[in-house]
Amino acid sequence: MSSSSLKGFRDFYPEDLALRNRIFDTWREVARRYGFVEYDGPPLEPLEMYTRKSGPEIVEQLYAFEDKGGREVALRPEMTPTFARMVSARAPALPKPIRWFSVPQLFRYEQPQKGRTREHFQLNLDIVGEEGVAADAEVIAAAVDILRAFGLDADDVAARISSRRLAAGVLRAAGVPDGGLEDAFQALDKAERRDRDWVREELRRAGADDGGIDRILAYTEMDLGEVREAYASDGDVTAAADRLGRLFELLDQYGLGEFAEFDAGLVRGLAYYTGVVFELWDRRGDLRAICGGGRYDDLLASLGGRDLPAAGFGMGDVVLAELLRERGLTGEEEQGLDDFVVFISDEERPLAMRLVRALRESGRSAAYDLEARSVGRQFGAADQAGARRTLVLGPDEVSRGVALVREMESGEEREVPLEEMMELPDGRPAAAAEPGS
RNA sequence: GUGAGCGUAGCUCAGUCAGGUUAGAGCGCCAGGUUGUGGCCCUGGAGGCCGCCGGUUCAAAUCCGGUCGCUCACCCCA
Repeated sequence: MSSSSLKGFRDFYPEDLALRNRIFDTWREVARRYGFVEYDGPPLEPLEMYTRKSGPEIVEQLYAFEDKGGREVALRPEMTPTFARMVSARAPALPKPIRWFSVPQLFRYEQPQKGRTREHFQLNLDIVGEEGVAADAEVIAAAVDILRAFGLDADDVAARISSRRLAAGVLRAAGVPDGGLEDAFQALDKAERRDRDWVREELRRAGADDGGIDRILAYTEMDLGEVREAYASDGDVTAAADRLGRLFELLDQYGLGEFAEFDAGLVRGLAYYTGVVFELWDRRGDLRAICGGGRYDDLLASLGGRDLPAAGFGMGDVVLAELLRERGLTGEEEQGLDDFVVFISDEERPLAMRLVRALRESGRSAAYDLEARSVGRQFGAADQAGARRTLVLGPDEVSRGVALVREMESGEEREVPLEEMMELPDGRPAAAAEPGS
């Protein structure tokens, strides 16, 4: 009670860190399986890197300050600008497409609540240099396969998919000028949380006429086939719908078709998306999106980097961990010991320590009771430590050159020659090795 | 920034409405019962500025005011 972590920042106790590590391991493993390589950058960047493109409202949520050299700096709130810089610097020399991922810790100064903290870890996975729809499918498939790797299936989660190009075509057809597109996207993004009148008013402000507003709202309820029908004569919409249709075909071929759903209302709040956008959602419960991403073909250039097409996503650890906990998929983390060495009297202590050392040298996790308490206490300590085996050394055993090995779960016991266990990987008996050699 | 709920042991919580001996329980921790065998059981122990400050009162965990913190929701969400 004397102190706690800063608001919105987390202490990771061993059981928490075990889950976090499992999440990281799974992220990295699936990314590796997809052929992505990991990179990282500085957690502290020039403030200007975020203000230039993001606007002043983001600055309010930044951890920003002046460093001792008078530089305006900020803890990174997102990885994309760093990624843009790094990938642009090497892009000319890298084989395309570039498949990179990272697991940065990101920081945002905002009110913590369920699923939101002031720091979190986020898997960022991107493909750069490939504008085809296959790259869109590849990143979505990777995101879905990550959730599958945690034991979630299509009954648990869904990938909601849409296209900004498709939505832009519908908005233009409704009278929204290019200058009003971004406002209209924002209105659609908030449509689920706001009432109809608010959305209508925002769309009107963005430039849509009355009939157009009705058509936009109708569009958000349509499936892809209905969109095609309603906009059959519109070349832009049809082209975007074709590409989306192709994306769903590809996801089907990945074997992930049952995860994929078209959601016309989805546009994502971020301004920089240019094509496909998607989010992964828990089908039950009221969690926030687990993951969000899409195609951002103009972003790298607009951040001052190379003009390269790109698609990717971010997946945070906070909502994901909540989901895994809810579903009981946090797993039994391997925290226990392999071996606990019990010695009956002080006579056996030196040998016990040599045995512990030999076990450790061989790669097993091993411990003994530092306090040399009663045998009963030592077994208790073995139990608490989660030991799978207990190796007992007493006068009897030592005189016969064996240890009594007890399997803790079954209680089964057998004698094992000490030489067998004290043989080092190189074949040299540990018993012959001098301490410290 | 706005609103609501909640702050008592390491954890989960009773006790607060109706102020009154030394503030409790379960779990966990330590020790003993048990110096050749863990889990179960029994016994004992450690561990509390009852969030903090002030007020009312003979007396405050309890009532009042303020304040800080946490949680959830709104706002926002790269």
